[in-house]
Amino acid sequence: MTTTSMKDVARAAGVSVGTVSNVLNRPEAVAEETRARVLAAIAELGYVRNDSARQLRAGRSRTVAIVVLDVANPFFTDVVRGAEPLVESAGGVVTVCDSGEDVRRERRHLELLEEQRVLGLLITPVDDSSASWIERLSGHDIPVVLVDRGAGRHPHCSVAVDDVHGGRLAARHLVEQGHRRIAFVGGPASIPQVADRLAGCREVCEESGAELEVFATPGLNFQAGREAVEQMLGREDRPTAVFCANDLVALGALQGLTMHGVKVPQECAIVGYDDIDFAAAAAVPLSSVRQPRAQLGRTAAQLLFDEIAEGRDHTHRNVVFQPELVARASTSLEL
Amino acid sequence: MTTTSMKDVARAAGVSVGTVSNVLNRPEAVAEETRARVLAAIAELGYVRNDSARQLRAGRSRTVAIVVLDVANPFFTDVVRGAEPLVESAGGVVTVCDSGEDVRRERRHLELLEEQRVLGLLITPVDDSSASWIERLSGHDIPVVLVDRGAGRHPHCSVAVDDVHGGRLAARHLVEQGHRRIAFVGGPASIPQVADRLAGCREVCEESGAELEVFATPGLNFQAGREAVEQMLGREDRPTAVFCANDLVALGALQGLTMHGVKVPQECAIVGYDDIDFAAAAAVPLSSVRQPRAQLGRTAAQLLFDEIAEGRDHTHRNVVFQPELVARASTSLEL
DNA sequence: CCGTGTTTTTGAATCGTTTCATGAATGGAT
DNA sequence: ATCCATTCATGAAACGATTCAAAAACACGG
Repeated sequence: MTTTSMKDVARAAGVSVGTVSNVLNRPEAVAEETRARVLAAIAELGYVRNDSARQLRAGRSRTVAIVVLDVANPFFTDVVRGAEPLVESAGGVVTVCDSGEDVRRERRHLELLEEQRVLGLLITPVDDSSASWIERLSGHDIPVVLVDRGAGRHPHCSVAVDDVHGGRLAARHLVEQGHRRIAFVGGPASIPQVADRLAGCREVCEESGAELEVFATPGLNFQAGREAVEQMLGREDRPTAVFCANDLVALGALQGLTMHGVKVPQECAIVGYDDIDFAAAAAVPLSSVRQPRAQLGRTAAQLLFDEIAEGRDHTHRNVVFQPELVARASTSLEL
Repeated sequence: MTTTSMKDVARAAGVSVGTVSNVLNRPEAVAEETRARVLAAIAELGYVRNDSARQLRAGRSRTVAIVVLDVANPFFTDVVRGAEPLVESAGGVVTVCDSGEDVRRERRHLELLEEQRVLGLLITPVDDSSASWIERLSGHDIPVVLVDRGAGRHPHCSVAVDDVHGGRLAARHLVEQGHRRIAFVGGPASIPQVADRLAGCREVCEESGAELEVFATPGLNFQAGREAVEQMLGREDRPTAVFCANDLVALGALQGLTMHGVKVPQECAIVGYDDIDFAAAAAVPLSSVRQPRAQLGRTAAQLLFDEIAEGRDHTHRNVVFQPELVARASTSLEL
């Protein structure tokens, strides 16, 4: 069964292929009666447009790609959900690619996406080593918007949250609760978000004279959090509070601590980052630094379409949101 | 800057387009020296293959689509992760589509995927109303494998877990713990997985004379679980145990109960379904019915490629896995 | 230097759309 | 009847890669 093409439809309806194309793309330009005949033929033959041919002719696809660090992290799924409506209402399609915090995977995705001539790219880069690849895409007329990451000196639009400030908020909160020995859990340090959050935290600790100890993890997931806190168990001078680079790590830490009988927050407080839905829902509700996840996605998509619309004379915009601390039971008995 | 094509590369390297194509696709068939010259030209011009053109010629894309009910549900991300390695090692690419338990969204995805002439489709259908659409795809030579869902009388391969049995396991466990009033939380009932799990549960309850009350929810997420248990709070004859249609619902239920001071498992036990990583990690570790998530994905991909390889004379296979109960603290003080 | 066999390269045909300059048909208005 | 304006339909030329039969280049023994 060889797939049926426009030519077959045209023959069946007794018109030319041009007309079939018109029925599909500018129905108002085709006479009522002809249109009906063509539509009937389409239904009859079960004809389905061939998108490759369409794209080849158009020169671009209608796909907007989002490359994220971890699809299993609710933070990113929320960002994606924020971006989707706008893209779809513009007639586009969203495709999500998971780099898994791995530069090689990220690069493979970028290669493929370039071959596919995607309409645009929203990306949270793994680290700075991707910069040249990303620039290659935008050099080839594929607009790129950096997500959850300031553009810095890079020539792109970006939406980001002030992570240094977020780090400050978390640390300040802990200090205000009287903590003098604080642990930072997260990594790898090559991830800019991790570095920034730590920087903000360190700043506050130094100002206030609190002690800061860093537990580097190989990734930002549940497992990592649990393993990290196990390292600090049983120590005499164990930190009295933990600031985790994201909520998955924090939930892991929470789990690790409770499993070993350490009471949260009485014996050890925890602050997370992202304020994913699970955070409020943990059995010890988690204090966390909230980012406007959906809005991040929405704005990113908006910037992308602006750039597409403005074309040549577009000037890049860098939007920065401010994070906000949400205090819950994991840092204070009163909550 | 108009994109550079093979023709440009050919001109720059002083060869024909056929040769350029060969360098890319069968390098061994091109003389050493020529190949070097062509590769140099490619690098020089920053040439990137046009995938649309490739696909048009090939007649199919290299994309395997996975349509899931909810990308934010770790169950599905694990299934996807299970399928990815196999697909990628076969030179394919995975694209994930989220139907969000919504038939209309699902249908839109199917239309698009058919236009894209995807290599194959792995899908967890929202409900039975999609059957005819799915059959249309496979009628158009796009192999389809049903995931987490028996094929029944439908002409497809499938990988599934025996959900009725899973329901039985959960209910039996609760009954063995001495519970006589059990609540089932989940919905909508049109989702086959929900219906099956309930059926198994009901069966055991009837056998053992336990009372069963059903709390239907509009979806299978966190929110739904929390809201559902709130309905049953404050009742005199409140059920002493809850079986939730999946772990997200169960975590919501757990949250709802603890928030209202109901002790789990002392005052109310909970069993979930899927055994996602968060389940073990909840502050009251959740008993759950485990499904081999990654293996589900892996097997589905395997079946898909088998079908592609075998072509015409392929007979559909339906693989059914058995679920397994993992008992944790949410159903027993001893754990 | 020829014939034979092998390795390379060529270039035209093809995939299925969209686009657009032309042409045909229709309907008034004069 | 004639002319003009509209409204519709046509068909050939792209788009950029792959394929494959045929041509060209080369190697080598006699």
